[in-house]
Amino acid sequence: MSIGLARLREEPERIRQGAIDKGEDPSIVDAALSLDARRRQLLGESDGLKARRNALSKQVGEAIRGGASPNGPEVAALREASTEAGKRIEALDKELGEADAQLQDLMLRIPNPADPDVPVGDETANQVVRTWGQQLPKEVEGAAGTWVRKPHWEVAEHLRMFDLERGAKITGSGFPVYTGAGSRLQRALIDFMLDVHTDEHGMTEIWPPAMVNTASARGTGQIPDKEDLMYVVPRDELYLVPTAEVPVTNLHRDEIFEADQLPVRYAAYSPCFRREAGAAGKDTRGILRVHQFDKVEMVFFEKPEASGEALEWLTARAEVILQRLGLAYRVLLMATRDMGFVQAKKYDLEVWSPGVERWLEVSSCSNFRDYQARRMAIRYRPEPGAKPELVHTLNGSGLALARTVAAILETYQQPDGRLAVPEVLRSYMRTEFVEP
RNA sequence: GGAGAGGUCGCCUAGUGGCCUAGGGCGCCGCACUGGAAAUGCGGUAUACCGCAAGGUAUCGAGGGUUCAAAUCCCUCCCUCUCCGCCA
Repeated sequence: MSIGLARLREEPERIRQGAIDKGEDPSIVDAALSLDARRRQLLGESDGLKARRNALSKQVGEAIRGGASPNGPEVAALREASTEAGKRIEALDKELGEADAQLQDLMLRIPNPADPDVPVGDETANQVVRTWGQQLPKEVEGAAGTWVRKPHWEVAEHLRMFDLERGAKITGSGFPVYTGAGSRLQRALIDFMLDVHTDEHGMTEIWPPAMVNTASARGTGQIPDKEDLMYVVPRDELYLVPTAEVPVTNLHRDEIFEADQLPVRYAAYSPCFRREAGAAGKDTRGILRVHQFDKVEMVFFEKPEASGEALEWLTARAEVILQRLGLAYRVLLMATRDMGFVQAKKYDLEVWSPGVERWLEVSSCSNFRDYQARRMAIRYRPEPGAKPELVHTLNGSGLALARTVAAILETYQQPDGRLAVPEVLRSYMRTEFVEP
């Protein structure tokens, strides 16, 4: 249940087109519609029989209380009728259960249709919405000749800020060990980001568990489809979180907000664990693609009419962090086939990293509208006493650390080998330069 | 991990097979009384699904079983509390 049966019935054309735009199979929509009709028919029959059985059982009780012999013919006839209804109910319910399961499976495979203002197409249709800052060159001509910026792993090695070899020894490749100033930089960034989001942006800070149970993993949609991306602890049936989105969004699973509680806006730090199955060989150098990294995530619960604007605000909050860090970046509006299955609209923030001369994705800000909320039954009452409606959920990184660190190292390295500390981090780092 | 006690409507609680269509209290909402309020009285106060509607079905931590009939009996699991053990 993600798109919702009501919406499926009301606007099948839009759902079908949404699937096509995202490169998914639209025939699932028709299969779901016919299965839904069948399900409703079965449900009607079953419910009618259950009403009859309930009435008959009640009559048994009344007859016995009225003086009929519990083993007499009158009671026996009622019993028999009830048993018979029970048998048909059992058969119908079995069929109904199968139809339900199939329908649910189909519903999970219908993507969330993108918002109307999202460009249709693959990644080549992504739009650069805006850019900020100066895109520094790798090579700089100076009085002392040409200075070439180093990639972040060389900067880090020189300044002993992280140790990938030992990380590989103690855990495996893709598990960086941050050392000395590198470790302090992690703390500084986490602290800085949380401080801005809480003190200035009014978000509530959350420090969530780093593992979640099966129900939570299912809630945000990590299972069944993305199970291979997560580390699993089978003995205890737990999953290491791939993002704080999972525990934080699940905070309000099966809950109903009062209208005046919304919006609820959280900022959460968590370590993030990703198997990145099948990605071996790509970005093997440095910390651009790792199995464990740190991230401050923003998670919003909004009234439906406010979610569009909330996405713009959310994205701007992530931009604030990049601007204060003095890192050049661009904002991309993701096209339908590059935005993911569950998002209605998504912006990616990419930071410029002059050492590797690449734009690095450090944030992904999405509006899920009611798609996620439906799966997790997160609702609110528009008016006191009114019928609950689904909230809209949004989330975005603010920011992911590893790549931000890479960009800082490559942007702030000095020709003399030192690293200038971005001004906003100096009080946290308690120094202006990191020296060898 | 071991032993014991528990999990019922927003909160507290009654309920050991059919009079449970889950009762009562608190809280909340509405109405009456009032100059206004308090107190009091009356009524209303879960969610999902099906149905044009009338209405029906399901849910008493979760799942399964027994029965014509389960909050109630049986089994498995989860969670909370107390004590013990272990432990940053």
